[in-house]
Amino acid sequence: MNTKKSTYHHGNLREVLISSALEILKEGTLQDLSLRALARKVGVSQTAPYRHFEDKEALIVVLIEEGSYILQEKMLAAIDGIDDPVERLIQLGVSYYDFAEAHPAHFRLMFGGSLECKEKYASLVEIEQKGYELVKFVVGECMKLPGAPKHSPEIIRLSCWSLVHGLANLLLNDVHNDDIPGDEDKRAVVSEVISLYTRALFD
Amino acid sequence: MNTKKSTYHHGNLREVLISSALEILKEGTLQDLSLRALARKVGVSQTAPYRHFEDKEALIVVLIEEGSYILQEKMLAAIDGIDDPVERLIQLGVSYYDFAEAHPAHFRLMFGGSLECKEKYASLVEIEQKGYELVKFVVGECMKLPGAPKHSPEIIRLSCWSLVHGLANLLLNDVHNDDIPGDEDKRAVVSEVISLYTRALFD
DNA sequence: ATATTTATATTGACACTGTAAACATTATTC
DNA sequence: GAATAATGTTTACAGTGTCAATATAAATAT
Repeated sequence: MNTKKSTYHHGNLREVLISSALEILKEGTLQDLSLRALARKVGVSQTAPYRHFEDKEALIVVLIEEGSYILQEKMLAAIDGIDDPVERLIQLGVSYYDFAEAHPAHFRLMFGGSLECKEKYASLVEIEQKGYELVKFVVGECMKLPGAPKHSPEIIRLSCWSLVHGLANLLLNDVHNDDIPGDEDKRAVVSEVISLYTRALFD
Repeated sequence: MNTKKSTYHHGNLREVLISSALEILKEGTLQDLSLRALARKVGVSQTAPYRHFEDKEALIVVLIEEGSYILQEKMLAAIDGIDDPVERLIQLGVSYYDFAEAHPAHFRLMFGGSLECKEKYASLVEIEQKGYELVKFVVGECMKLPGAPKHSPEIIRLSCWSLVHGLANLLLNDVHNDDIPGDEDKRAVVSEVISLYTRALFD
């Protein structure tokens, strides 16, 4: 009776579940992610995931936290060493798109309304607010410039965010028309659009 | 044996299914829409919907078509009678947001990646392309102005679309932070942001 | 008007899902 | 080493999408 494999305890299940879930989400929607299929894929019984996540939503919350963290890292890295405020804002925007392109599954979870009510999760509210502090700082520095627009910082921040957020959504969800560039041109287009708008604002 | 209610045939099932599905989607995500619950709500057996829709996705496709049509009507109505090209572009953008606010369930279906691959459905591709013709015309007229930016029309169109699309997404999905206005202020903020950016571009 | 065809609805079934409860095994701690 | 906690499995239930077979009513042909 001891012929059972020596790994009754998986040892690493939580992490493997997270990364496997992500693999599934990379190639499909939330609808395609089932805890049971996930368990099967990982080679574990169908209720084993419940020792690590209270329910399916809890797993998604963790993925969103992970994504928020990665986004912040990317934004921080992108503006590191840039002194010109406007150029810094542009690169901040481009890094937002870069994140969405490099981590589409995370991005969709974070902003695709996967959660019914994100506000229920204090951890998410907190981490997203923290990320937005960066936007506040970078835009704030631009607002000190002589050519800055005569609008409230709130409005300007929302404008900048909307632009890059809209770009990311249009280029990553399956919206296709003549104006949506092919994959290899997307980043250049994003860069051009963000530069165009940002400089139009601050010059 | 003839005590059965006289409406074995519902008579109007297709339309009722569509509108009831919409009601469900208004207050939840796609995950909350089940054909069986829908059938129950309408008072019909669980497989009756299959006489009208090949499968669940087919129902969603119809809702997307419906949404695309409403959006186009709204955009057309919004620019009717406006002669100034820039003002016309601004109102076109605002109407896009107005649509998203008035029909959030439609909007999420249309742009929330509910479909895995929209391209499979020729009707969707066609209707969306037709709507975009309007954008082409309105932006095109602006590009004839002396102050127009020295970028390709494709880039300018994508810029405008991204801005309003991003605004709609941020204000309608549950993203909340200090800069997201309350419901009663949203439309004014949208209008201000779109005016700001559009005028920055063309003056 | 009756018979036949077609459209529409139902019942029953299957494989899948989320998840709760009871139980088993291993790791950790005293 | 024994008690406890952590992690895993089995079993079970209600809900889901959707297929096949069947029933009913409406439309059409005769």
